[in-house]
This record gives sequence, C-alpha cells and structure tokens, in this order.
Amino acid sequence: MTVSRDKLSDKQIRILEFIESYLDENQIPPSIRDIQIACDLSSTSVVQYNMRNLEKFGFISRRVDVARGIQITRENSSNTENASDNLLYIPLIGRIAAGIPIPVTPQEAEPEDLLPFSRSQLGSKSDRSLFALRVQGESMIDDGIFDGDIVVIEPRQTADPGEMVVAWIKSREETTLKRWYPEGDRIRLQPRNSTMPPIYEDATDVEVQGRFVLSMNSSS
Amino acid sequence: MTVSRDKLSDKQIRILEFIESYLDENQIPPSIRDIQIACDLSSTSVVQYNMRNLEKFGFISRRVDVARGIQITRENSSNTENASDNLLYIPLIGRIAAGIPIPVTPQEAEPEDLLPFSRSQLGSKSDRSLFALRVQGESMIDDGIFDGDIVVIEPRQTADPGEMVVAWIKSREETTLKRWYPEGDRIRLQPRNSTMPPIYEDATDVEVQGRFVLSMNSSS
DNA sequence: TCTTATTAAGAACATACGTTCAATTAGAAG
DNA sequence: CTTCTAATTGAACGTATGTTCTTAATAAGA
Repeated sequence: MTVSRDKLSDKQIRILEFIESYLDENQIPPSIRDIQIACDLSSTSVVQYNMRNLEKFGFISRRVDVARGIQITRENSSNTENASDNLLYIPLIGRIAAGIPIPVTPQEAEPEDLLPFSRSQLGSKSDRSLFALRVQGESMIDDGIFDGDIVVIEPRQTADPGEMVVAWIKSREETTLKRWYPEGDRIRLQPRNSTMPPIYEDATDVEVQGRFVLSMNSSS
Repeated sequence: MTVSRDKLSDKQIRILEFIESYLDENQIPPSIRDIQIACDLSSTSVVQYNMRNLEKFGFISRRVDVARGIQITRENSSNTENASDNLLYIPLIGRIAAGIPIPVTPQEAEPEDLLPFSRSQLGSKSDRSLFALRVQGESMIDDGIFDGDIVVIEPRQTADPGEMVVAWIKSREETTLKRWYPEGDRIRLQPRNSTMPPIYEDATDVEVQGRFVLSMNSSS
C-alpha cells in the first residue's frame, strides 16, 4: 500500500486520520461538519476542497448527496474491514503428541479456539478445512517445534517421504506428529530430536491424517 | 446468542435484516427512508415506530438527530464481528537479519501487510504496539526460527539477559535478531546456531529495540 | 360487543448535512 | 512586479433525513 501519503498536505492527512479515528470510535463515518470542528477548519468548504483531493488520490470514496457517505478505500493503520475478507479462522481442536501420542481423532474433537490467519500466509492451502493442534512433547525441536507450540494441519490421506505429518497408529489408537518415511512394508516415523529413536510401524497399521502446514512458537 | 428474536414482529425482523444487509453492502447504515423503501413501508413513522422496539430489545442502538446513526448491537448469524474484537492486526514492516543485518529502523518502515492474531495468543502483550518482521538468515535455527519465518516483536528498550531481542548496532546502522547477554561494558549478541560465533559490541553501541514475542514457521 | 392497547398512515416540521459560489488571500512561476 | 494557480473564507442554498403529531386501522381482552 503506501502509494505515497506524502502527496497529501498536512491538512489532508489530519482529515484522513480523523475520519479513521471517528470511524473506529463511532462505527459510522463523520459528517462534513464533524470534520470541520474536529480539525478546526474555518469552513465546510475547506473540508470539501480537501476531501476532493483525498478522493482523487484514492484514499477515500464518497457517495454524492448521502449523509456521512464517506468510505476509506486504502487500508491504513489498524483498520480491519476488508482485511477480514482475507481472513481464515482455523479451529484449535486439541493436542498432538510429539512423544506420547494421544488417543483422539482430530475430527471428533470440539474446537477450543479459533485462530485467525490471513489467507496470504496460508497460500493455496487456504481453501481446505485446516485445523490446528497444540504440540505436546519435544520430539520435533530440530524442526523448530517446541512443547506448547501450535501447528496448523491440512487434512490429507497421503504424504511424500520426509514430510511432517499427523500419523494415526491404529493398533494403539494414538496420533503423533512425525516425519513420514515409507520403507517397504513398514513406515518409519522419524522424530526430529537427536536424542530420540524413530518409531517403526507396519504400513497397514499407520495412516496419514494430515500434513504439516505451519507452526507457531511463543516461548518468550 | 439469539436472545429471542421471536419477541420481534415480522416487520421488525425484516427491518433488522435489511439494516444488516445494507451495512454489509454499503459500509454505512441506511437512512430511515432507505429502510422505508426497501421494506416497502408506507411511512417513515412506521420505521420509527418499529425501530423503537428494536432499540428497546437491544438489537440496535441509535444516535438522536444523527443521520444514519444506527448501530447493530447484537452479533447475528455468521458474522465475524465479535471474533474480531479479539483480533489484533500486527504490521509486517520489513526484514530482520539473523546473520547479515539490515540498515532500517523498524519504526520508519512502511507496513507491507497486516497479520491477524487473536489477543489470547499474545497474552498481556496485546496492548502494546507490536510489529512483525520476516527473518533473513539462519542464525537462530536452534530456537526454531528459520530463514523466511516471521517474528512478532514487542517494542522495548531493555531486555533481561538471555532474552531474544532485536538489537540495533549504532555504528553499523544495522539491526539483528539475537539473544542478549550483557557482559560488563560490552554486549554479547548470541546466535543460536552452533556453527556461528557470538558478536561482541560495546555496550554503548548497541541498544534493544524490541523483545521477541512469537514466531511463525511455514516451511511446508 | 365494547373498550383499550398496538400498529399504521400521512403529512408537516426542523435540522443535519452535502453542495455551490463569489470574493480573498497565499504561493509559485516567470 | 505580474500572472497564474492553489488554498481559504463566509455565506447561502437545497435536499436528505430524523422527528413529531393527529387520525385511522387493527388486534386483543373482557
């Protein structure tokens, strides 16, 4: 964005910022006279004059003859309006083991929380029904995933060798987060922690529930 | 929700739904006459009359003598409204070195993007004016921060020993992401990558610009 | 049915608010 | 200085829009 706010005069910036803050506080746009008073301008025509410029440069758009018909077009500062079009809420539906697996199928669980992500962060995967899990354990720290982190998962039944996946071990009724290596008729579930050995399971006893998309770490 | 919308008459529901859809389309609330026409009511006073009820039951609130001064108070249907109260948009304002420092003060830069976070994710830090940076380099991989990751930073001028900070090296006019260790009259800026040595700078030549809050990793 | 409360109609009113214009002043360019 | 354009002023105008009031039509209760 930022297509040169410097083209604007001092007064125009003040007006624009007032409109933004007024919108933020009151939900509806200000009237011309609201602006005049707040920006300490001598006349409504000064407001008109400067708003014409703001409109010309595309910062706002106006509806003629409509009271308070001002709209902000560029996203400045902390406005959320159209950004929310770009939002995707991903349910945090439970925990995933990186070590001691946990006996719950993700799909069955109830969402604890909804995490906002911008679609641009998620790329092409933003269409799918992604879900999020909180990581328990230390088995993936070499991939930068620590105990307590959150991982976003894309539901998938297959994975390429070496991908990080949520693996379902049928006989144990457990899920775990590991890297996925098919080796003949068995699967190697590889931790990424040098102190931990891989897990080997019969290929018929393991299935992929989802692929790793993204992780969040907030160890401050 | 849905605290008994059944208390409302058919007409009132129609009005309420029109207000919602109008707001959705036009960003600003409708005028009384907009409502009258759209809901096919014979008079503006019918609108007034019914809006009084909507207000009494708390569905809307109105500002007297203000054009289009209608506000919807309850969140109905699938609107992200109330979720967005819990949202905080953090500007992604540039890159931060984990290796080759970059000569820009974060505060000066223009936001490239706004990343949504839920306040609960950020805890007490959700008040501050947080910002985000894209990491360049490999110096913090042992902390799970890889090239291309995004880190969220809380602006601070001080840090405790061992904290991860954005450090500003004055003489070089560079910023870098490292762990912060004061050692007498000098500062040790510690990478978290076993192949990289620490950087030592004179204590007067380095200052903290912010503390690490959270990181995001999307190496798929 | 009669009585009463609720809702609707229609008009008129008052003002909030966008728009316009002619007259001035301030700046920039030559 | 002169000329031109940009910016300001103050006032007035017209309509968009909220408000009020009186009367009529319905619905509800007894």
